[in-house]
Amino acid sequence: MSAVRHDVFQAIADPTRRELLRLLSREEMPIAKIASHFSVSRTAIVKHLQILSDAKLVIGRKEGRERLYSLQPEPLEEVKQWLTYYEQFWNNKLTMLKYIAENDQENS
Amino acid sequence: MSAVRHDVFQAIADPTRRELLRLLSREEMPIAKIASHFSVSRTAIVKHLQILSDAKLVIGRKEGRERLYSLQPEPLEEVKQWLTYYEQFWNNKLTMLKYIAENDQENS
DNA sequence: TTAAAATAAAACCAAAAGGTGTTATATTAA
DNA sequence: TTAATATAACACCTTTTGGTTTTATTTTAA
Repeated sequence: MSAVRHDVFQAIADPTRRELLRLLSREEMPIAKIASHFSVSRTAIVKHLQILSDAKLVIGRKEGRERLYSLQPEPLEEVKQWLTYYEQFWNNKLTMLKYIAENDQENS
Repeated sequence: MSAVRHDVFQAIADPTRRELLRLLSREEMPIAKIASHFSVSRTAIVKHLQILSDAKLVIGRKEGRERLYSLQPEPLEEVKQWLTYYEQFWNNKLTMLKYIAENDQENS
């Protein structure tokens, strides 16, 4: 399940994984505590954590017999950047840009 | 493949589908022309278009014997909104907000 | 030093994803 | 009115995904 180099878009595609990110954004947590928030098995949660970890969205550190996971939000910037291209299409920003461009031409 | 109500996060998870969105953002196109930009089969492209259509990210209209697809970017706003929650965690914006909040308290 | 706690590792499974090729069906240009 | 074009509809296949249960292994508290 995890020799595939998971990317951030795929990582956030699953609703359970998005919930995991939310949960871990609030505090660092051991696996048992994390799993207690979900209805699926602990093993399933571990697999989701591995996928998120592959995508560098969470990081786990071992402390005693526990493994504590926490959020690493940086890779989400890739998604944000990807979105910026499309922002011009909603809210008529494209129209605005065209307007500006046209006015520039008229003034030169 | 498409009685599953695809959501936008899942729709944008696949790189081919992200390429499709880019392509259709530039101009409305019939399936044949769309497929000519990709190495996978035309049938595969049609399936991707159906998934994107399920997520309301593209819309197809029939004109004669062609079906023309174009981008509908609005559902991407859901992704953008989802991201706003996490923006506070990179660039230390959380720290900034805390700072502001603390200062407000001191001044009251 | 041993039982309990916490995780890790393994084996397995059904369904979905992503792909293929083939066969209709509708539309248009000769 | 028929051949070519464009898509739609099927049937099929392999790999990945998301899940399960069972069996180690490691760590700690008694």
